[in-house]
Amino acid sequence: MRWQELDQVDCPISRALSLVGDRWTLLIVRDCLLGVKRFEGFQMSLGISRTILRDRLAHLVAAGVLEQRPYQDRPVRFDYVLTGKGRALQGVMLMLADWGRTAVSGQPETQVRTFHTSCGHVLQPYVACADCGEEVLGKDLRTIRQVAS
Amino acid sequence: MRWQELDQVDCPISRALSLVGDRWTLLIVRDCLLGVKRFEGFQMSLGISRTILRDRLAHLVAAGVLEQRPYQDRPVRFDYVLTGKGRALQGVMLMLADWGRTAVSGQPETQVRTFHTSCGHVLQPYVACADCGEEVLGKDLRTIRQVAS
DNA sequence: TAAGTGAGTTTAGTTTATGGACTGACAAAA
DNA sequence: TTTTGTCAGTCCATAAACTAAACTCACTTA
Repeated sequence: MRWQELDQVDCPISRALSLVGDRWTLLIVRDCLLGVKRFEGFQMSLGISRTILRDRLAHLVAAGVLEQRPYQDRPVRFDYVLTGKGRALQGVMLMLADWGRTAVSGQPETQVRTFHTSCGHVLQPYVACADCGEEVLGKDLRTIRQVAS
Repeated sequence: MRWQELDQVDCPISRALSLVGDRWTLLIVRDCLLGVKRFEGFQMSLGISRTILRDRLAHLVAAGVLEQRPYQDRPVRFDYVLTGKGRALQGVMLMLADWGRTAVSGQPETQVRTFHTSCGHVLQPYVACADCGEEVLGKDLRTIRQVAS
């Protein structure tokens, strides 16, 4: 299967990854969440090649994850900012960062910390269920594919 | 920057993505969470080319996300199963699936559903703070890089 | 003996990514 | 007014990654 066909697959993870599952896209989203807005900002932060950056930004805009906001004319220059759809990736990023902090070994401990300002602690995120409010554990999940009737 | 250098960057998201941020790896993890264990199983489920599958499985084993469990000798054949570190990706996958379900448009609604069996509802996951138990909202986060003293 | 299975490996061709130089429209400094 | 700088690209040649299909090897089952 080609990567581009992934959005056709009936699985929410496949569809998500068809938009943000390639090598640099989630790092661009991370930078956006931290306030980076401009082409040169992403390029310096990531060290990515300019061709790829152009391509990824265009894809994210086309997918509705980022939007372009002109900040000058002559020549037209854009800020790239997250849409609601883009900001909705925050939860994914928090869980991913948590995994990277605890599970990836062999490197000195990261100095990056995220604080939950409303309670004052360093954030330790977990996934909870909107219906019962309990932490979601693997043993309590059952995933099914409903067959069309 | 080369992709391989990403694990050197002092950022938990970079480190996480240096292990699971390429085009097929998270789909392999998804299949593992759903019970797929063998080479042919992944290959058929994903339609991935066999060369890449070999490479990705070897990387995941080397990174300690999967482990090999022999299920026969002559010839030796392995099941690939998630380690604790691999199972710890469940939260990332749940948030990613939720985003894929709600944010990726242009396709018919997915028929895949995950139930939270302990409360009986279709799972709607959110990220909560382990200290205060409240839902984590973007406006309540502050991320800093501590400077070495 | 013949066919099948599971997990790869090999090969050849295609696609993507990389780093560096280059462009174009301006702004600010000398 | 010439020079330097900035920002957001584009172009190009090389390098790396990916794909599909065929092939191998050690068995097992009919």
